[in-house]
Amino acid sequence: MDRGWGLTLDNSDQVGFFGNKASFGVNLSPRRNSGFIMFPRGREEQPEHREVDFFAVKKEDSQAQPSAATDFHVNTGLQLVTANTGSDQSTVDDGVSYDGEDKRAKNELAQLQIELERMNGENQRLRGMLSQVSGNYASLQMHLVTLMQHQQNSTTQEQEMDDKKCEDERKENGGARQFLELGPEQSNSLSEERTVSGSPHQNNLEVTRNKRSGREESPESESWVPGSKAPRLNNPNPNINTNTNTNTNTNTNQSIEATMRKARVSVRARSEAPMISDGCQWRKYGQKMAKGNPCPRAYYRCTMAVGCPVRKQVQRCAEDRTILITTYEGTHNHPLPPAAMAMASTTSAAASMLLSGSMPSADGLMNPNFLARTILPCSSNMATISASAPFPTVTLDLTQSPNALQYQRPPPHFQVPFPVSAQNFANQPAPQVFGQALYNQSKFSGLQMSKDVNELPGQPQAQPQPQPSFSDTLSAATAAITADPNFTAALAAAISSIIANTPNNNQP
DNA sequence: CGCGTTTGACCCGCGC
DNA sequence: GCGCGGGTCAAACGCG
Ligand SMILES: [Zn+2]
Repeated sequence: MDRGWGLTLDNSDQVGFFGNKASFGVNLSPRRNSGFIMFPRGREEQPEHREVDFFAVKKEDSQAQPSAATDFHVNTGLQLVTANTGSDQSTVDDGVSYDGEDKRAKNELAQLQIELERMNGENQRLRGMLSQVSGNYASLQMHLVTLMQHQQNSTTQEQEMDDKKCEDERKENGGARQFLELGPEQSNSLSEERTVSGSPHQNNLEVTRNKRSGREESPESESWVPGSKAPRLNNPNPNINTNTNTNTNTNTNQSIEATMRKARVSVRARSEAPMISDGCQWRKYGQKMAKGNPCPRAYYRCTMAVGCPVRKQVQRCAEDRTILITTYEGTHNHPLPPAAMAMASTTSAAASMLLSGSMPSADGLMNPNFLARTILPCSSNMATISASAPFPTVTLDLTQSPNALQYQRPPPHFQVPFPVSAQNFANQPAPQVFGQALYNQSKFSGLQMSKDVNELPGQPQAQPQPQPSFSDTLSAATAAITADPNFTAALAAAISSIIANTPNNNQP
């Protein structure tokens, strides 16, 4: 019911995505955009549609999308749309007599239309792929960063954090993996990985896990992946296992999950709609008045699969009620429609990243600082990591002014050229929102993390603030990575599609 | 009648 | 131990 919600950016990013800066200019008029973005669903307006698509085609063609390009020429053959196009066309220009010319024109038109259709299909497919890829990319990137940090850590604090590191690593691996294959199968790979790299210490994770596991965590995680997760079900009581048995798949798995669940990713976006549509199905299970906020906070859980642990909180910003804050927690345990894919991968990627950073910090490491410093260079206000509070949180802020960094930065390989149509998207019925949502994305080109942790209160200061030169180097490298526009782009893309998604559009 | 939302009760962790 | 706040449960309710 609620998925149809107002704030939807569409995957238009895809187009932009493949395209380089250049391609961009083409599509720009905001309204148009929205139309074109939605080709899959919005068939109301044929003409616009056409136009838009054309653009899209062009773009893609010109751009580096090999497959698309190749395909492009083939077009004529398809006749799927014939009826549609034909009728449409005829209506449009019919009145005239049947001259040869006319006919010819008609034919051409039809052809074009067909082509167009094809392109649409292609586009869609590409879009799906894109979102996936971007998601993967993001996750990988995160993983990499994590690893680097990890390395740094090890250099800095060798023995102290051994266990933690191991855990981290494993965790990260798991996380990355998860993104790559959001499906149920992940469990397998995860466990494998774990076994391989497995180290005996996981205490920290377990502890955290245990903390909350009491009532919801364990049952939830058990039901997590109904089908393939069988092994896990073997343990009636996860807690016990966790504590005593270190190497069990179950264990690790759960710890990972737990950890992942702990991390949160919140997205701030302007929307008058009560909820942004992210491609998932949500069911409201609670609502509460938050203390500092006149607006209630709503709790949703993912209902796309039975045991899916993903939850989200939706709350309006107290100061600016046009800002909607959506906080995601957990990782989906089921395959997602392309539309939802981006969001899922992004959030989980962000979460994993966060965890990799904050986890150690939670354990007494300083990573947050590191991260903060690292990413700041390329910062605009896009993402903020906060390790404060009960759970680490990444905040993606889509509300800022659209001064996209993208402009400042030369587009290296492939940047996310979001059409920047600066309109505030607000209460517009579905379709248009897309274009506008994109505007938000533009600001996504920067990734900033700030640690707003004043400092963790009882933190054992194992780690010296000043980092060794080596680590500095590393951090620089990491910074580079993180700052890498590509990464940012990927993230941005992912996020955009996240918010984007169309309620009605899921295609295989 | 099934399904999703509402809403007060309840649980749990945390700080005093 | 108590109160508070965040989060969840689940019965009641409303809607298609
Ligand atoms: Zn889910």
